Amino acid sequence: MKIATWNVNSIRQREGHVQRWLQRCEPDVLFLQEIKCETAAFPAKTYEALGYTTEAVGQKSYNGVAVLTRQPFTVIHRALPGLPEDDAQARYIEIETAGMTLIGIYLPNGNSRGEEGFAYKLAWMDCLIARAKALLERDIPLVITGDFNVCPTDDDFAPGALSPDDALVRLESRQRFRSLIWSGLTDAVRAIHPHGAQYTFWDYQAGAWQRDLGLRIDHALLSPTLAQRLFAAAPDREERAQAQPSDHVPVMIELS
DNA sequence: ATGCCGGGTCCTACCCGA
Repeated sequence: MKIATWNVNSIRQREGHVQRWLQRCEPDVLFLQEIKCETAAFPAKTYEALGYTTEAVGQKSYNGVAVLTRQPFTVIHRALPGLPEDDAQARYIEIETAGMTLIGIYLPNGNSRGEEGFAYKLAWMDCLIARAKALLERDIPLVITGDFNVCPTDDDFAPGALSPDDALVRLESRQRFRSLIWSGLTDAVRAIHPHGAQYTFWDYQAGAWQRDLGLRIDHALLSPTLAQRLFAAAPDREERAQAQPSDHVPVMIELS
């Protein structure tokens, strides 16, 4: 079973990239972030032609998430439970398939709009922690994957790539990421590759890719029984070298 | 040293990302 996540930075700009990656890597499930289009504009037919069923949670201009799967699935939530009813940001999708709950997230960056923007990030993370705990208590196999916008440790960004007060590395962001881990979830990439750089993002600016000034901010977290089935997990760096790439690369995990 | 790139949209100067 292959489950992947990819922040594509506009699906309209990356429709063909995703199509080719599906054909090359053949994931069973792919979560997308930053589709940057309304739900009706998601190019579902392109991926249906490859045998995938899709569900998009879109929004004009910003954010937007989607999921593509080869097996039938049930949509459980199109927004993170616990957020205010009037929160219209498209950042969460939760499905059930093959006896598992799978969640795709685009977690707020937290660097915009000053402390108010950072507070929104933290409130969003608090809701995610509560949702994870509720699902873990039910003992259902669970995957939470996507763009977390958190570098969990200092091994997760190139020296000099971020300032110490960046929202991706601030204590409050990391404390909440650790809460997810302490609630019983396993960081899949670090389970397979405990040390060293496993970057998933390189800025378009200042030659960040050529200089390997990357960040590890796209993650997959697994409940205990799924962690026991984990045998591979890694970012796919090849995609960053393609023409007109996203600034993020796919991260894929494989379960026996 | 955040706005160097690259998306988006009120179509074009400005907002946003990490």
